[in-house]
Amino acid sequence: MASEKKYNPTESELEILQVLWDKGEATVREVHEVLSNTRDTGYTTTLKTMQIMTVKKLLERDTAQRTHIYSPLIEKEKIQRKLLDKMKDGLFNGSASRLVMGALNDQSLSREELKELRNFLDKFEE
Amino acid sequence: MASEKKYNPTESELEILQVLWDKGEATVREVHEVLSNTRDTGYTTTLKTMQIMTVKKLLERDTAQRTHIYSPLIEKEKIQRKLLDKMKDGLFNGSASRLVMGALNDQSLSREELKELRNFLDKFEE
DNA sequence: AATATAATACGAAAGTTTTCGTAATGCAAG
DNA sequence: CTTGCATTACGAAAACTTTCGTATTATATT
Repeated sequence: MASEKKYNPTESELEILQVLWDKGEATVREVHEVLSNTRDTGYTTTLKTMQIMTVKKLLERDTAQRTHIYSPLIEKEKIQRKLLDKMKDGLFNGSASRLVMGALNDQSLSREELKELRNFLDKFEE
Repeated sequence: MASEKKYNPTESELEILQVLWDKGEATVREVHEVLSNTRDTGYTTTLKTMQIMTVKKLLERDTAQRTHIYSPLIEKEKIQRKLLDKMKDGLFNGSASRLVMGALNDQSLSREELKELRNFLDKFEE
């Protein structure tokens, strides 16, 4: 039990990860381009954060070219799980079903989605 | 559109809120008692944080007695919604059904819970 | 009333995250 | 080759969060 990593990405790190999960890989400029739609920070800020993330092993980068290419080292699913777990324990009294129902309640699902979900649920009963 | 509040409780603030949501109201000592099961910080730390939260309008307090009594000013449901929303947008590509299915996947539900959930789902179809 | 006890108030230090200015470096035109 | 441009490197400031030492105040006990 040695290498269990404990890295909780911070808020801005998560934003960067989201772009990279989406694109698979990207340059700082590309990431920054996307981010600047919703936030208002300079290019070097994004750069610095991504460099720090590389040190933290959240990202890796290919420095073969002058313009470095970054990609995520941590899986989206892992973060999903971790955050869902935290929500379950902290906000839904540790009950998974309450978490799911909470999500159902808060988010409004289309008829389509409901059907999809129902099918999905069927797989759980065997 | 003036008074839309933007308060994201921090990590430790959330821990305190959880105790207060649970108890309804409590003194600093009571909150600190609970917190000290899982963390290892001094009484005055909890006190200070709760005082700050009061300024931020996350809590209110009754100072009638020497020992102040705190209660949450923000609803658990609101935070649930906000965090679920954030997860949906950031981690599930904005799809509510994927969020729900993700939760179903990650958390393991008992047969009981599944039945409960199915009933719950039925209410959404009319 | 004096003392001990328990609570709040205050302010600042320590820790973490976010931000960016400036310098250095490589590349591509001209 | 030299000038201009885009990129990375570096370091530190700014902003925010967490922590706690110490002072002050109120209450209860003797």
